[in-house]
Amino acid sequence: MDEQSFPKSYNPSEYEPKIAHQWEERGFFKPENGRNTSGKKFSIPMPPPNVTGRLHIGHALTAAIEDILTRFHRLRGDETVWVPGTDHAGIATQAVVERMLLKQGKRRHEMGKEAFLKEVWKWKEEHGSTISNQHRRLGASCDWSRERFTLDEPYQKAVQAAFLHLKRKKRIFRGEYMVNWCPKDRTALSDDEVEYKKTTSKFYYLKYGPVVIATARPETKFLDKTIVVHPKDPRYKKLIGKTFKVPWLNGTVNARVIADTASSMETGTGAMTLTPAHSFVDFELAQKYDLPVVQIIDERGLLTKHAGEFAGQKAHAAREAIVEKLAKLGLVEKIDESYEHNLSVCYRCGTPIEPLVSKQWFVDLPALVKDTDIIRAIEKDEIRFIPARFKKVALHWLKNIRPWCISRQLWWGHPIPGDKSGDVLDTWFSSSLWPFAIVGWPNHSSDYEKFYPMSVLETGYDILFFWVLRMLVMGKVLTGQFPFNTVYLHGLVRDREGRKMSKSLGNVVDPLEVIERFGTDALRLSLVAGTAPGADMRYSETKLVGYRNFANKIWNISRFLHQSITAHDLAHAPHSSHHLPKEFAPYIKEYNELLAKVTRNLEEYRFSSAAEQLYEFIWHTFADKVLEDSKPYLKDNGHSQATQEAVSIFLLMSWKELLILLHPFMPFVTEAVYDRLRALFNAKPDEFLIIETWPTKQEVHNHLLR
RNA sequence: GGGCGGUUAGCUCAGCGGUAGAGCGCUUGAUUCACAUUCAAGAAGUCACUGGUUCGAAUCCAGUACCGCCCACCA
Repeated sequence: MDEQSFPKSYNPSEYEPKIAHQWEERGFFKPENGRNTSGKKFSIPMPPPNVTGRLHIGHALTAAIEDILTRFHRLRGDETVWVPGTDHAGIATQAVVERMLLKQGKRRHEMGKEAFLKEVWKWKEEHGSTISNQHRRLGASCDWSRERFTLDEPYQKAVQAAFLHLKRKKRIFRGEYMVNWCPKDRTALSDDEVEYKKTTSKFYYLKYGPVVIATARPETKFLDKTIVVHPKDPRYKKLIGKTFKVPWLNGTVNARVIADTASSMETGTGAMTLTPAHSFVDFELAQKYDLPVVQIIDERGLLTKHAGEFAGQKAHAAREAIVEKLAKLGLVEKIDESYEHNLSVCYRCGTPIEPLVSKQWFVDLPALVKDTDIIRAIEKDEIRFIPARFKKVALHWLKNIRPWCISRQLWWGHPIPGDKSGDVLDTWFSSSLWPFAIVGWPNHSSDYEKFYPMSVLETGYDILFFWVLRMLVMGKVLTGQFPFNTVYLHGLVRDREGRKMSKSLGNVVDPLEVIERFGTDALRLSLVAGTAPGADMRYSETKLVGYRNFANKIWNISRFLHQSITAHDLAHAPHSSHHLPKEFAPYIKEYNELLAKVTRNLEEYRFSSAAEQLYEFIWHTFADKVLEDSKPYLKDNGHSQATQEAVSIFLLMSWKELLILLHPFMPFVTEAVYDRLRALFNAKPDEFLIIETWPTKQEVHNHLLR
């Protein structure tokens, strides 16, 4: 046998890069070059990864699903485009570059903004192509000629236009409010960028004049002078409205007792003092009662002059010293050592959040939610979520939304139009414009006219709030249309023990290493098969081995056909069809059922079912039964040439169709064997599987059935 | 505190109203003839628990128990 031209086993890395290159070079990913026979369009935006990052296994899952959709629609003759790109990722990128520079002994603030940004751009130019090339390796058939970056020039214009439009409509405003502040990144954050970490800490019960108050943060309490109790609390009723001289941290303060239902009778001692500048609830009450808001902790997390002898110290670090002073003053009643609460931390760096009052820009999301009527649209399923349970999650977020703080005290990002502070916009503000900005908005370009709104938005459920819902709102308000009406949310890929992958745990899997060992197709199938939409999955090498073997099976089925069948012309099929032995008839029926099932499952986003059905049929029906049954006819043992020919043609036609069906899932091995069987398939040099035609009902086999 | 998901064969998971499924593992056997990254045959589960609806329930409803996630909350 010709071992050299058709080796016994499939070695993915020998073919994959070459095939990926050919596809792209020939322009198969561009909608302009498609068959475009169906009269339909299919467009999908790629969730832009951080420009300076590396792909992780989650990106591989995203790419796999989106590529399956893209290839499926392309094969069906839809005018198909998958638009790729990268995100400048403000905080993350700035932090990476800052760390890199620090190793060289350079500090951002010493360098100055201009020099620093130059370094970031340099870094971006050096690393920006990594992501794209990794996507190519994953077989992503996105249109690279349309690749976008959230800080490229047209995108900047889109961001400016969006900002100005919303500002004109009074849906963006500026004001001094309590915001979440990360003292390490030294920037404001939105509510969604705060995470909660279950923590056990000390809970201090402090004597404050006529009451005892409980707090976890005594270091914020220097200027407290308002006691709040519940109006119906019998313990404190008689105190309401009275004033007291209270011995406190920096001498005696005049404290007043007010009543408000915001104070709960059950929590702590039922009495609390207000710290207007460093607590969301207290700030609101301070506004309600027109109380002064004085900053105790500054933007660097240091105590201000109001802390007296503690001024200049790190607030958190000074806590024990402050408590010691309180104790000396005889003001500490008791300390509960096992107080469990949720500490709010920065989602990027894990630093405890410091709530403080700051002048920032906000998007009036509550108003936009009303303007766009998005709640009704989701309730009526005009926007559909897969899986459906995310509908409820989305509605809950939209119904409880607060204004979105969009200004960031960073250097790397979109400048805020007309703002002289030098602040930039939240990365998520720019990415909320993604599905229309990447097709040319605010211009009504041909891509915008043709591909907007997009067909579907696919991403991980972890950025439903950050990205998906904000895109929906922004799209509707800026373009008049929701940017997509189907949202497919996939789950997280965890490690083999079910833990979340993270750098600190050291359990991050590099998809490129997996590809080296098992091949891209095996990786893709292992992420898609045996999973449920929106459900987390575990990284499994067992699965990878299994699907690597499957790719080898595909290879060897092709190898068998290559060896067993000589030149037959598919065009002659109809003439020999009635010679096909009857025993193959059930397989044709089964195949037709498979075709219907796979097509429907892909239409309905059931990738796992489609993949498993193909796996099952190709391996255990086509290879194990059909090929085995065909062997006697292919050998020279008394069957007529017409019969042999009919069997051969049946096998070839079946195989070609199965390759097309499998192609969205395993693009490389299918294209590789298609190439190997070019002569048998009577395919011209410029014909590739990627642009073949998705089989329709029984087209190939009906004339073989009599 | 509110919401959601999971609990199915030794392991990892599909299925979600009609006689329990897959992959891996395990047992037995085969093999110069496409593939040992193979083939054939097989063992293996009161589908977490309790009640209910139904002719019929892993599948629907109510509840319980564990595991996990999201949201709210640093009084």
